[in-house]
Amino acid sequence: MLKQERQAYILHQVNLHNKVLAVDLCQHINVSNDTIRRDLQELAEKGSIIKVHGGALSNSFHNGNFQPEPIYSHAKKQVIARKAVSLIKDGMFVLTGGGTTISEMARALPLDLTATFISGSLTALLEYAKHPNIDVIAIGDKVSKGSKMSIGPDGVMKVRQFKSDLCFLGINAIDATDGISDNDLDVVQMKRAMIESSKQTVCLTISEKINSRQPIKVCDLKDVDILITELPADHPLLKPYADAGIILI
Amino acid sequence: MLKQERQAYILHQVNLHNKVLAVDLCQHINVSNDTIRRDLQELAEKGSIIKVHGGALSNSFHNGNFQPEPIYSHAKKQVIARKAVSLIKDGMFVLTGGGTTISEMARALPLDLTATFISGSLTALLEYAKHPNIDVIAIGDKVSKGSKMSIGPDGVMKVRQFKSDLCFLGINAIDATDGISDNDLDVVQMKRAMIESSKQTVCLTISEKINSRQPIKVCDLKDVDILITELPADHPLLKPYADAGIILI
DNA sequence: CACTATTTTGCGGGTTTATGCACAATTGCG
DNA sequence: CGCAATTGTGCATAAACCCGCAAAATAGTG
Repeated sequence: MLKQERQAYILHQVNLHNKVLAVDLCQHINVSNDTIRRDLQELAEKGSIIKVHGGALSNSFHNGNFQPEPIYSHAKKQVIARKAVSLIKDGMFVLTGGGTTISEMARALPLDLTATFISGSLTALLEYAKHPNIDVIAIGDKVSKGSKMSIGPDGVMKVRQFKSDLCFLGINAIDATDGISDNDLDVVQMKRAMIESSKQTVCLTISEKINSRQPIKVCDLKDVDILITELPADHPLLKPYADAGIILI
Repeated sequence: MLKQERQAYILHQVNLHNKVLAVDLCQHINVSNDTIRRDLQELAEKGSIIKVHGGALSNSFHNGNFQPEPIYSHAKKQVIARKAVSLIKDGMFVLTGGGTTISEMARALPLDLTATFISGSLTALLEYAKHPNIDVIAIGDKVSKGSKMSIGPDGVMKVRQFKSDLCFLGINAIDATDGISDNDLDVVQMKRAMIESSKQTVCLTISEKINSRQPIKVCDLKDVDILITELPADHPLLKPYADAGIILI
């Protein structure tokens, strides 16, 4: 990995999360502590970031124009994202839906990961496209205004052409008896196609959506292999899903 | 292998992967390290790439990806965008490429316009999706890191399925004798398909790209119906293009 | 075709850069 | 205060860079 590339990534991370820990970075980028420290130093000298003990802070507060992207439950979604990326190995084909949780996962992908990501979500695709080493495949069709995703028969057909290793879906509602449900028919059809085209299905959701229902059913619990929330796997709220045979992370 | 050929290949690689390592290149092309380094140096002097220790980076990588720098020549592009939207009428099917100029056009669309926009550019699609009344169709395929567009045979095939009224292309180089040219083979193929699938082709560019050339030819001047720059239509710089039968706006 | 001029390429040096490691000094938190 | 984490410094090493030069390829010319 080139030095400039690395520093650009660091800058990106800092501006994204407002702060960054040196240890996190050197684990993520897979270089020595010293290198990271030197990078932070250089960036700080150029005024791009503000270096502090143990890491660095964004300077965008002082520069003027900054608006913290108000992602709902951002911290929780970062926890979920970190758990999710641990499932992805080099060389995998990964189908994903959209939503803020998926975007968060995209940002948390280790820089040296080499895999192929397939999605119809414009926002997710843009995040994937920023990653230096992964291949990105866009699913095309009519774009839904609300979800910013390609949805329709053409996209569904395209999804079916792939047989991916993993499928990550941000879900809106999960219930022990009714399974996964959602409120947009077109999105649901896309999700169903993705589930069918993958060896394993991973559902991501913040815990407040646990035990809730939406009008349209996506799939049964038995179709879900792994469920990731921000809670520890042994949390009592999740017990019914463990009993249903789902792996909790 | 010819020097020119080699440099075109390098440029392609850089734009495709956003970066390139000198070692990789000299192994792949089978020339000495020094030759590659000299090539990179020349390309860097021309401003086509950014040279760094160990290889080179795409300049779009630097400009567009991590640091959301202000759009280059933003004011000019807004002028161009205003002119461009005046061509679009209710009910039209419009094919567009990507780039900052196209995104600017997307933002300039009147709110009551009802039309259908088709594109492979993720950033352009996102802008279109914000509009309340237009239909948006995404072209899917492998996503190019540099241009953030879907490019490849699948996308080209999809484009050919449409017969649109207008095609808007942001262009990188136009010359009175050599026509339109660009530096990324895959993007060029996509642009060609779009031109063929449209009744009228509209090229958008800031005036500083007038009378410049890039390695790969997109099309002849005769394939262009309308050329939009920020200059008035009767500006002397544009005269050769008016003489070639192009409508200037 | 022979001959020259120019460009391009590869190679051998000495120099610079990038990175990791060791170790001591410093920081900051409980 | 004690202790672990973080930092600064010096050093080693491998890789990448610069420079000049000569061989090879290319182009031009009478």
